[in-house]
Amino acid sequence: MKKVNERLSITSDDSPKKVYIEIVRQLRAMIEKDGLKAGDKIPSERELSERLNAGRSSVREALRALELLGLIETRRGEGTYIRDFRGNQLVQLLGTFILQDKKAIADVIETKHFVERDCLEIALMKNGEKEFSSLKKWVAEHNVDDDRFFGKIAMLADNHLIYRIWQILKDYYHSLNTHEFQPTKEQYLELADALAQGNENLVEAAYRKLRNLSEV
Amino acid sequence: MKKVNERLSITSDDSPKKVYIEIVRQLRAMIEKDGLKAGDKIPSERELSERLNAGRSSVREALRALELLGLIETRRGEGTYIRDFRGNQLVQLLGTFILQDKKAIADVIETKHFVERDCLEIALMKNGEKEFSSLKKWVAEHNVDDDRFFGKIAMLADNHLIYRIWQILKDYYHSLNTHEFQPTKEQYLELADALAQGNENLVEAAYRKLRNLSEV
DNA sequence: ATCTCAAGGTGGTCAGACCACGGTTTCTTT
DNA sequence: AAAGAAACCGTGGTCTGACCACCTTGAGAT
Repeated sequence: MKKVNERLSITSDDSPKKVYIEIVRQLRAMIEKDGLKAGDKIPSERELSERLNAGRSSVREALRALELLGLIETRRGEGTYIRDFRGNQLVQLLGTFILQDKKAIADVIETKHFVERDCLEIALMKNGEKEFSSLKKWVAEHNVDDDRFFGKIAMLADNHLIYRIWQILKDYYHSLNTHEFQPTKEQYLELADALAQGNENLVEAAYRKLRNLSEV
Repeated sequence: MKKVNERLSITSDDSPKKVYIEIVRQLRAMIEKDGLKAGDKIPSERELSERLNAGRSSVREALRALELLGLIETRRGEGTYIRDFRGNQLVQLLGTFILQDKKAIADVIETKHFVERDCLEIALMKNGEKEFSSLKKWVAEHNVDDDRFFGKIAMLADNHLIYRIWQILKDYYHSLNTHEFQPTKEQYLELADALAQGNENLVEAAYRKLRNLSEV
């Protein structure tokens, strides 16, 4: 005789969330609380079902979703484990799945451009001639590509969040096959130089040039 | 008497994929083949279960996963629909999982500001006096708050991806208890007016004022 | 000490049963 | 005839119980 009330589905403060969504939250809380790390095992489906007072199917819906996202890994006969999620395959899945129409592609490109410009601006704001001189030197001495260069810029911007966003956008972008020409080393240098000079307009211009943008 | 063989689970040419994964693929193929677009309805769970020769629970596992990814949307009593948010929710989830270090607050605020500014700029770029006059009118006639106003701006920017990103940042922001003063209606009006005038510098200034930003 | 194999735990899947909700149809009531 | 109310049906939401396949473990046989 279980209490039929006070199940997860009823917890609604206001929003009648689906059980599996609530389970995802609980799972997240549980992971945080217990300090579970990549590779650690999480409770079995049946145990979760009991502890969270939900049906096993609902637990599975949550777990399967997290699995498709690449956040956990399940091995039959063994159990479910937290995964070292970084980057990974969901991007690819999304790419093949949804990024098919041109509007979406355009959105990705546009957003990426703006975020990159933001990173440049933030980096400019938070750094001085010294750091950018190092950057120039680094560009001159290494093989730079887009990823590496803007990776460094994002670092200089010292904003973890926007860095993550940029990475995701970058991954999206790479999953499109619309790779255009790579900027030349000279263009990177010019951009780094503009940063070193601390001139925002120069930076903007150099970035546009590097991205072959014409519009304002 | 159904044939127990040749179910989806047995189709393994080489890899013993899970049924729900196979269903995701089938679904993707189905969408592509039938040329389904955002907003279109996909077959019911029961029908899919039959057509794909799989249990309804497996179908649901696949659908729930896609839902968490933001690729589809389900409405009880109605059906399941293809969604046009690309990018999206995955970012949210990743963020929720990754952004657990508390000191990221400043990053959230900073990033939100920049993204909002981007939205303003994109909106400015893609719209004319007409649209912004409507916006002004709307602001004047309704109770505006931050969410609603920038929601509209993001819409005008016509970029679902950056809109999603903004929503996420907004949610983060709200989850911090650092709620500062709300802008006044006049400030929103001023911003809308600057947009209507098509003057980027004015827009920037109005936004800074609204956000009480001093720098730069 | 080593090997064998049965037992138990775990994920994988399915079928069936309800419920809640939205839309449609049909039947009242006015 | 028009407007409102009730029944009906399809849909997602959830739970339960039943198997299956696989892995780990440990008791017993060697």
